[in-house]
Amino acid sequence: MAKEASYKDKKVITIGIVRELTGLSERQIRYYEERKLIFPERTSGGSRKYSFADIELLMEIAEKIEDGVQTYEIRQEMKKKNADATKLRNKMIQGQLNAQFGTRKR
Amino acid sequence: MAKEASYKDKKVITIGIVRELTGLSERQIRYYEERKLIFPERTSGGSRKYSFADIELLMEIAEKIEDGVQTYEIRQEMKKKNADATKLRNKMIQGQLNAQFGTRKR
DNA sequence: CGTGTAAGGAATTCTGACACG
DNA sequence: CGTGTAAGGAATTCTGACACG
Repeated sequence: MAKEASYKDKKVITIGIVRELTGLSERQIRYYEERKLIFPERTSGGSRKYSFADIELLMEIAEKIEDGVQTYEIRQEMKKKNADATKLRNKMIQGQLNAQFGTRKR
Repeated sequence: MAKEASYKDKKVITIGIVRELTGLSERQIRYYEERKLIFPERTSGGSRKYSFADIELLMEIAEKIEDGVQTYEIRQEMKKKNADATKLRNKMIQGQLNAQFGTRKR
């Protein structure tokens, strides 16, 4: 859906560097993955690879957890955000189509 | 001199990933460093860390070497390019100063 | 629930050197 | 000159589990 997958979204950062960049422990980083909040890729050898976007997301997650939000709730928020974004995207595509071909009732 | 050191210039990629991304061998990547063509940072443990900019530079280097250019020559080219960029930058700053305070002879 | 930790193993990376040419 | 490789060691990462609360 996205196009070039620029620097920000390329999964190229190992967990040790992520630890340094976020200040989180590896345990925390892995746990958030277990709770489906973050989705690193893997090298052929099995090591996790993260993107800069992942790092930013991790910091947001950590902040919420400090505020007492549970991982389950954070997951719900993320689901909702994705659903809304999809809806908006579809609405815009529909708008484009209507503009080009005219609005049609049924 | 640069400002935010955005994603592209942040040294966060380990050599294994660089190998995958560039298709070069680790031997080659380390050798180009030995020849002062590339300057990775290091983790506390001593592992090399590269940026996306480094990766692009590595691919340019590899191309030149395939064309028969020697590392020494590549190094000279890079030096020249840096010198030219610095000159241009200084010229522009000088222009700014002149525009604000007027041109002064001595 | 979220995180620390010790455990054992596997994958990763490092350096210095020999080889070829 | 540029690169491959075997060598030995050190740093990194992985998983599953026990602990606390």
